[in-house]
Amino acid sequence: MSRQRRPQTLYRRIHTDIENKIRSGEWAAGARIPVEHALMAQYGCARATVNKAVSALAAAGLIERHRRAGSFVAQPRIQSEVVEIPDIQAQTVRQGGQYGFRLLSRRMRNAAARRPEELALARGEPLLELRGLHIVNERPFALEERLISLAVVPEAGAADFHALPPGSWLLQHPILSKVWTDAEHRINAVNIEALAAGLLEISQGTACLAVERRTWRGEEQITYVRTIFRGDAYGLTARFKPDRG
Amino acid sequence: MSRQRRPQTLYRRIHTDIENKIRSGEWAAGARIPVEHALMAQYGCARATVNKAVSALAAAGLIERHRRAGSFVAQPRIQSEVVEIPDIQAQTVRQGGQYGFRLLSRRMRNAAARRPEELALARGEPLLELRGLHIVNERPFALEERLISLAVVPEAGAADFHALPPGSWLLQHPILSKVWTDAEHRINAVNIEALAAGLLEISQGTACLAVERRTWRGEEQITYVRTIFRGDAYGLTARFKPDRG
DNA sequence: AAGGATTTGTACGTATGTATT
DNA sequence: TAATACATACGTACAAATCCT
Repeated sequence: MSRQRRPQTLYRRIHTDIENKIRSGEWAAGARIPVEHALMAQYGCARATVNKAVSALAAAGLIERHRRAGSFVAQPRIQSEVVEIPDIQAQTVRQGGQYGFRLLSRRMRNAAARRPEELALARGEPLLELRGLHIVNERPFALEERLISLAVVPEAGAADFHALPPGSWLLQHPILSKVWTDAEHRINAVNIEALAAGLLEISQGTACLAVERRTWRGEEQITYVRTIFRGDAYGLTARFKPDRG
Repeated sequence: MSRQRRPQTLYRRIHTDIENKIRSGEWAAGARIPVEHALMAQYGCARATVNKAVSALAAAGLIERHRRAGSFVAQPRIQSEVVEIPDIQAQTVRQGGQYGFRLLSRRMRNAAARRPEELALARGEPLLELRGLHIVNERPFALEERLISLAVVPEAGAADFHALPPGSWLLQHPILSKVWTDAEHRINAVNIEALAAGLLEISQGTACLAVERRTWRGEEQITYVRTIFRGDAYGLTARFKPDRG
């Protein structure tokens, strides 16, 4: 054999060789990738090995494969990005900061018909409404409003949210951390109103990030959360590599 | 054989069976997944088939695999989300809207040492600075400031950005759409200042989403873009399913 | 500390099915 | 219809990592 050293596994080498050709632009979008038999010959390996490498690229969205037609470099799509929206408590503690949560209010009531986000959550059924303040290094950091459907998560009615913020409680709950099947985030900029400004100790009208999160289990909505981050102290960041599909 | 109809392929059936057990909570985080030989026996198939299904789950981050130790359900991580940050022009046209771009200014200059985002882009080397307005349905929609390193992308010096917004130009350029290897987004809320407010036709101080984007090719930074979206007209949305890893 | 057992990782070669041209 | 190229699956083999004795 001619190979003295194998820097990685064979299928991974094929994978990265092709990926590099695509990312460098040598193989442009729409270009045809050599057929599996050609790659077999080129690398002197079995077809299963080639197939594993190329199928992985297809699963990652870098190429498209069609029977009989062949494999082609996919069109790039810049739109899809990964944004980290961290758990505030975990993030703070990891960075050596002090974290606190102050429960501002907690009440049970029925969903109001005139507010669409509540109606979707529970058509007239009981809701748990929570409001609280995330505190980082003894300064207010974010304001959270949460609605939990008691029809779906009756256990929440008995939980003590003074010690643990509801987000962490939901995450740590052995069953509940897995009940959701779909989620949606909406990110907006808002001028903060007087009341919330007072709680966050910033001046009225300051631009803040509002992150809304909804979760579902199947067709049933479980929670609605709206978190308003102090605009001067928080931004979302994402680092990523080009994706295709 | 007992199977009359095969709803999908075998490895996909194994894949979804396991995924359902995890997502339903029947197999909690940390739980051990049956070893491959057990799954072989259970499904009456070869190890390669089991391996393909379980390896795909590992690649997707739902489970972790370790030689000799076994395969385990991964801890859920809520932090990682997918946010669509669409190309404004493509998005607008797809929805049947009218799109326009107005170039406000364009000049070449050297990077200023006192502005860190410029210095990282080109240490004293020439930059192309562009400012422009995205217009949707004849109303201003977003304000864009862009810096392009002419050392990395000399072709940009000759391009006509009156017809095509620079973002689309970069995307459509056959070579340039593939040169970047890394990118970063930063999303903040800002109170818009007077000058920009006038261009966007909103009142000064309105909360707007500011999306900063940096792209690199290896160690070299290629572009820095800051887009300020009219706060009342734009929000980011993401829909996703639980992820693990 | 050494060695055997277990479990996943990679790869081979073969076979057959399926979608598309 | 026939040929092509990918899709799935089988059974085998050996390697690598790790756990247990």
